[in-house]
Amino acid sequence: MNESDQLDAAFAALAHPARRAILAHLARGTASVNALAEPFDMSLPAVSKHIRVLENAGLITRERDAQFRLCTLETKPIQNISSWTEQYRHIWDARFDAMGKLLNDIKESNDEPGH
Amino acid sequence: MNESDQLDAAFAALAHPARRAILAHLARGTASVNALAEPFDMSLPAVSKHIRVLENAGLITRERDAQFRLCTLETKPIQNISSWTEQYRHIWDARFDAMGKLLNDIKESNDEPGH
DNA sequence: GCATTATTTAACTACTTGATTAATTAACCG
DNA sequence: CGGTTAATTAATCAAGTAGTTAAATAATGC
Repeated sequence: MNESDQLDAAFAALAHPARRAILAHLARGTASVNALAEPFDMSLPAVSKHIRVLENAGLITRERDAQFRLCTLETKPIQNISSWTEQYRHIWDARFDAMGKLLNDIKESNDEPGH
Repeated sequence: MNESDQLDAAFAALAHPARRAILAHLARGTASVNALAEPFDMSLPAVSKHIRVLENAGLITRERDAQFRLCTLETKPIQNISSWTEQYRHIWDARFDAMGKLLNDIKESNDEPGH
C-alpha cells in the first residue's frame, strides 16, 4: 500500500461519526470491543466492522488479552493527515492576512479627514 | 448540516486520490472543469462528479465565467480537519517523549562502568 | 466438560459510489 | 443563425458500505 492508498484508507475510515467516536474513546486508553460498542445504539457486529475498518486503515492495532481483544489507538495515520493539511496552510494564512489588510484600509478611509 | 456531518463530508471527499489531486491543482489557483480534468485518464462526467462531491463538502466553490465554471479552493473544511487532528497531538507527542526517554535509559545503562 | 462471555463470520438487504456512454444545456464566435 | 466548446444530466452497471439477525469460534472459570 503506497502513501496515497494509506491516505485514502485513513480519510475513508474517518468519514463516519461512529469511527471517530471510537478513536476519541481510545484516546482515553486501550479498550475492548464490548467497551467500545457500549455507547452505540448499534449491533455488536456493526461495531466490530467499524473496528475492522479502523484497523485496516492503521488507526488502531489489536492484541488478544484472554477473551478480550484490546484496541489501541495508533497516531501515525492522524499525523499523516495533519501533515497533508499543512500544504494548504499558507493559503488560509494568506487569505486571513489579506482580509486583515482590507479591513484596515476600510478603517483608514473612514478616518480620513473631510469624509 | 451539523459539525459532525461537515467532517463526514470533508473526510469522505478527501478519501479519493483524484479529488485530492484536484485540490492540489486548485492550490495553484482557480481553474475550469476542463483544465482540472486534463491530467486524468477519466471521462469528463466522472471528473464533473468528483468536483460536485468537493463542492458539496464545501472544499471548493464555483462561479460561472462565460462558458466556463471556475472552481476555487475553500480552506475552511481543511482547517476543520487540521483542528480535528490536534486533539490527538498530545498522544503522539507523549509517545515520542517516552521513546526518547527509553532510548536514553538504554544508552545510560550501556555507559555504566563495569558493564 | 459445560455454561458463559467476548467477538467474529455468514448471509442477506438497502443504499451509495465510481465509472461509462449518449444526450442535453448553455454560451461563445464568426 | 449555426457550429463549436464547456459542462452537466440521464441511464446504466459493477462494486462497495452500513446495517441487520443468526450461527460459529474462542477463551474463561466453576
